[in-house]
Amino acid sequence: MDITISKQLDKINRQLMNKGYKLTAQREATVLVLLENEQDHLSAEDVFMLVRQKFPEIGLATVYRTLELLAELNIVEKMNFGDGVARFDLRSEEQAHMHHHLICTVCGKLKEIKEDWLLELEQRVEREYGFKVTDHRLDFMGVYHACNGEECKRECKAVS
Amino acid sequence: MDITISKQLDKINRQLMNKGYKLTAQREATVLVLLENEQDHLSAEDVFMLVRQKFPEIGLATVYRTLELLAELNIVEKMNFGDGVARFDLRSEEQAHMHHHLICTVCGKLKEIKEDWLLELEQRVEREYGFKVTDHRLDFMGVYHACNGEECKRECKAVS
DNA sequence: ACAATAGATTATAATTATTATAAATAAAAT
DNA sequence: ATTTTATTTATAATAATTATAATCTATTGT
Repeated sequence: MDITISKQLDKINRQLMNKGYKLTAQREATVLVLLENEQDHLSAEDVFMLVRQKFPEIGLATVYRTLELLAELNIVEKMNFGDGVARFDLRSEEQAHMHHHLICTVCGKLKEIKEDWLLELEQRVEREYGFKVTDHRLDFMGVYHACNGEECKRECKAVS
Repeated sequence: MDITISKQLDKINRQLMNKGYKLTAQREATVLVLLENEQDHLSAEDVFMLVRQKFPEIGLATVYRTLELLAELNIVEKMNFGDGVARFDLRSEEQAHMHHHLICTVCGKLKEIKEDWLLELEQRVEREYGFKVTDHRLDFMGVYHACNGEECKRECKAVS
């Protein structure tokens, strides 16, 4: 197994232990799928299908419960792009909530911007509204200049 | 009926007509509910309940279809705060997509910021990523300094 | 080692939000 | 007045998610 993946797995294991949960075989398989697909934003169903390849007897509800658990512990981020399914993505090292999305309304492509552009605005929110920001979400809908709508897999149903 | 509401209704009527749709009694009742609750972010079910008070024989599917239609015509904005239900909000005059949300994770309160803070960032996205932004979404999760978790209606299930 | 307990999982059923279908209505066009 | 078209209603279907009960696993105390 990839050394960096095994390291990350270890860390997640410790995070679970700390909160009194164990890394069961099913949970490990699920986390592995997430680690191996860090770039994607998988739905619960997606995760289930992938996990089954390495753990065929796993149940769908277990995957749901595991994802929910990981979301609670802030290990994964649960997102919703308006197409009716929740999507899950590992919150990578330290940069807890520092990424934004570009969603192409023509081809449906989804890109992550792995920076935090909102620090200033968060200070402004705190100053002007007395609201302490702990997390945020920033998505841009639009079109790539170079979008060739050809490679459009699925109709992009996402709404703001 | 409130004069400004009737004006807005008129405008929406024209928008529908322009696209070849008619403002049926059911649609009018639905739009009225949205106008009268501009500050809220109602779910389809919420809208249905309110519409029934003035139009008891309306069907749920009609409300769904009407909301979908209004969303397509960009008259309402369809949103998703991660609690499993879509929410709808009138896009007020001209300021098409110029509002952001503060979501209190303690009391669940949801406030709108009716300004557009993202023009600069949108230019940056276009410059750096070749992506022409047509719409966006910006939500902040956090806590009000003055939050008295008491008036918390429903557990805030919203996730980023 | 062995029984008791608690935690986790499976299989399945239930729930919830939403969408599709077919029949009925209403409005508009000929 | 009759045909066409759009819309709505009532109902069924679907899809995502959550709850339930039974089973299994691991751990703890004896």
